[in-house]
Amino acid sequence: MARAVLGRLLVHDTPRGRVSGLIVEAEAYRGSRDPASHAFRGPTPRNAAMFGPPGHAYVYFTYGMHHCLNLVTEPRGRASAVLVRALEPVDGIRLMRRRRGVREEAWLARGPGNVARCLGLTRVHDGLDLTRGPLWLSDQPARREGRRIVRSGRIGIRLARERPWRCFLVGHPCVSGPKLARPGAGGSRGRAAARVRG
DNA sequence: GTATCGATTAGC
DNA sequence: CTAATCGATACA
Repeated sequence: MARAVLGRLLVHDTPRGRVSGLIVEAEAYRGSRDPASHAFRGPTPRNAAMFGPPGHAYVYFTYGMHHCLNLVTEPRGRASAVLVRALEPVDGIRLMRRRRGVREEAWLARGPGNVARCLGLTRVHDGLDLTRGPLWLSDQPARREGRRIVRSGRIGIRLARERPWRCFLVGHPCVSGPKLARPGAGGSRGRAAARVRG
C-alpha cells in the first residue's frame, strides 16, 4: 500500500478551502510483528484507529507538538498503516504557506509533521473515513510524472529501521530524508552521507 | 507516583 | 548537535 498510494492525490476540504497534494513518500508500519509500530503492544486509546477498518485515518500526536497522518490498510483487528511522509502541494498552496510560514513549495509538506500541518490535521481527524471525506484520496490515476519508485529503510525510528518499507518517488523535490540538504542548514553533508549508507 | 522517550522539526 | 513540549510507556 505504501507503494500504491504514491502519486495519488490526498485532499482535505474544510470551510477554509481545499488543500491537497500528491503523495510522494510513504512508510509502512505493521502491527504485532513490527517493533516500530505503535500497534506492536496491542490496542490502546491512541492507536485504536489502526485496529479499525481500512480506508480510515490514523492521526497521532508526538513530541508534544506534531501530528502525523497514517492511512489504515488492513481489515479490522489487524493493525497496519501507511505513514504519509511527504506531499507535492497541488491545491490550497496559499493556505499551506500560511499554516507553515514557509514560502518554498517543496518545503511545505516535506516530512510527516509538515504534511499534517499543511492539511490542517489534528487528533480531531483521527479515525475519519477516507472514502467519505472531508479527508479523502482521489480516484484519479496516480500522477508519478514518470518517476521511479524506490524503497529504503524507515526514517526517524530506533527499532526495525532496516526494514525497507519506506517508498518514495526518486528525485522528487518534495521527498524528505537525511540525504537532502536544506538551504541554510549547513554542514550536515558528511553525517548525512554516512546515514544514507547505513 | 516519577522518569524516560518518541513514526519530528527548526535552528546553530 | 539540541530545544521544544506533552502524551504514552515503563517501572518502583
